[in-house]
Amino acid sequence: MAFPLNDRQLEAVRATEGPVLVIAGAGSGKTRVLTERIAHLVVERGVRPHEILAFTFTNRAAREMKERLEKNNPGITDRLWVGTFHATGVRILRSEGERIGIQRRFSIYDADDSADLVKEILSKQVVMGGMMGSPSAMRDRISRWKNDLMTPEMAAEGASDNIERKVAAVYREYERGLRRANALDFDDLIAKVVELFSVHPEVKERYARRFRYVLVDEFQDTNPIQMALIDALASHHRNLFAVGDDDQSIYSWRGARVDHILNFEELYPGTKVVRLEQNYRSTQTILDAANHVIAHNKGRKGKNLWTDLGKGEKAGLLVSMDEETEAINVLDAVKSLVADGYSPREIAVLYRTNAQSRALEDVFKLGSVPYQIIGGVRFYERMEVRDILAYCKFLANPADDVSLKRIVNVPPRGLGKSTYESLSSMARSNDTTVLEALRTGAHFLATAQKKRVGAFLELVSKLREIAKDSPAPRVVEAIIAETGYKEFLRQNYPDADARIENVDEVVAAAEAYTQGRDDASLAAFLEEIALVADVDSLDDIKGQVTLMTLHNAKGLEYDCVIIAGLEDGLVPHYNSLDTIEELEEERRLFYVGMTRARKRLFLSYANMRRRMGVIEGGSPSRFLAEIPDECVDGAVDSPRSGEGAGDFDELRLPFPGRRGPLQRREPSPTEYEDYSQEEASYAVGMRIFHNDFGRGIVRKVEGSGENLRVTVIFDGGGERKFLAHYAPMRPLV
DNA sequence: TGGTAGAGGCTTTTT
DNA sequence: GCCTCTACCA
Repeated sequence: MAFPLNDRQLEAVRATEGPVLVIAGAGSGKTRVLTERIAHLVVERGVRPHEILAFTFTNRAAREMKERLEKNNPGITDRLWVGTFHATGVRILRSEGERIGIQRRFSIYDADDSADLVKEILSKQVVMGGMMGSPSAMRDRISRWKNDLMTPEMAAEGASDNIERKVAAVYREYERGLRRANALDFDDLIAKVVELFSVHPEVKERYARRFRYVLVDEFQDTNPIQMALIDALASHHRNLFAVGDDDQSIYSWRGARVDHILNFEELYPGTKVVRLEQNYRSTQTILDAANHVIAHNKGRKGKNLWTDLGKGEKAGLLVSMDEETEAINVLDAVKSLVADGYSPREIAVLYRTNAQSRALEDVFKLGSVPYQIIGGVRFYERMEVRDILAYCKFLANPADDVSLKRIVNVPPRGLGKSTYESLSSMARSNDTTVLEALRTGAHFLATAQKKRVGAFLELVSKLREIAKDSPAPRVVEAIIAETGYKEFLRQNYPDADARIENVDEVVAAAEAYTQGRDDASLAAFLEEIALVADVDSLDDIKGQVTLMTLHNAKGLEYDCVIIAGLEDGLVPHYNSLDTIEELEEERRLFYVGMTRARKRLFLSYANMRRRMGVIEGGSPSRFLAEIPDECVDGAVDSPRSGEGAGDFDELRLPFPGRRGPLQRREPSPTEYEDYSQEEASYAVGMRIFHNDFGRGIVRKVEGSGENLRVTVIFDGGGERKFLAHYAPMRPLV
């Protein structure tokens, strides 16, 4: 990729002074422009790296940008600030936060921690007066307020009804809870910097003077609070360089405003606008398909991508009966691509919702193609991992009541709900932390409880002693050992093996983090993992097919892309059918998915799909009809008309006859055999892996064919008998 | 207090 | 379909 920059790209790189807005179409080389510009600033203009600040959307993007810079200019990134808004916020708050009352060792609450805090608040409310939604829905509402720079007071004032007013009241309590626990949630990592800058203008001025050049990637997905931060940091020199694509704005649900792009020139008078429309990624056919789809959106600046990479092949169409068949067809398509010579690492399978990954994985794990799934139940969201990390957070910050609540009786040590409740309400009325209540208030309790509280406090002080001067991995090990956590897992979970592996993985993560760092402390490790996203750990070194959501695919590219589940209700999603704005965002999401592909694109839908346990009929995504016929190899079934009472039944029945002529075939007999052979061959003594129960050893084999019964003794304890044909089980090699 | 079983809610997307 | 919460019993 050592092509010279084109004229437009050069223009963007060299326009160093004043505000610049780059409208960068998909695949138009925007990352290259960003890195070349930074290099240009340092090498040609003599700017010192620490005077440059660049915001990226993911840590992965930050890492890649640094790597590309280092390649041509070793050492350049040492003092450069490149990171996500959140990481940059933390960096500033660690050194300046105390000015606005944030202690240095604050905890960072992730979405689950925040929801736990909301839950805790709700449980203390006497009467909540009915339907206000789940704790996490409320947390989302609060988050949107925060991202719109709304305080609890403003939220209460602007509330449109009683329910909103009550949620606003919860918001107020939530903020108090965070402060009491010396914790910040994700949004605070940015919001508190904005607050700091407004309370202490001199601090803002210091940073604004320091950063002579501010660069922002994925500008279309910034929200008001991020915009406030950008604006503050660029306020002195006004050398703001924003790169984005209004057609790829897919985060409005997180408060992002495309207006930031559309109104940029008003916000920053004198802006130079550069448009990058030459695409260096995809074939003309893929671009034509994508261009036609996105052209249906009204609210856009409008652009037309072109390429000189040639026409390429038509997009493949996979039509399947249901989601299981779809998964088989997707795996089939992957296999044929591999047979054509594409590396698995150059193939991605994209879908709208994480829930769709299950059906795909069920098939992929029996297939012979290596794969990785990004997202879904994330590693750091697993129960056992969260337990261990809650111990860590609590040790690093004893005021952290949410974490304390999580661990106080895990593993069970006789400090159940009623004991905890009485201690926490004591803490509440005395306005102290729960730990303080444990220390001072235990004399109210019965003797047995007093003893148990004492034992817990002893455990805590022992662990804190260790945490004081040991590196993070040693602390994690001590937590696991001293609490007897693995034993607890073994006794309570049939899949203890997998869970123990996860727990060990936390130690490994701490170990990996510690390598080559000065600060190996628990607090530093916690900060690191609080900010990692799933895409950040995306592994493209091993040759694996990647499965992930369309959102996660933003900013990535692959030779081959398969988009699964292209049905109305999924793309566009049911919940986004109400307004034009929502519908257009769904279209952009589809557009983002299509434009990830360099050479081959497959579009897939199923006629039926299980949703929350119920089988539902679906029709092909309305967006498919927006793709010109000559771009697709095959014909999309026309969406079902709603007329006629009989339609209803048809939706629910697998009518083999109504599959169109270009329907993807069922797997051929040989392929299927190949597929089932793996599950058919079990022998006594063989090691197996079961989805729910983990590893085990085969003790007995009876019957044959579909009636093949396999008895397994699991490593995690327990013996079970399965019908091999149906059980989610496979032999381990 | 803790274990179990059944009910109910949930899934859009994430730093 | 799966996970979490709640109610009830040991």
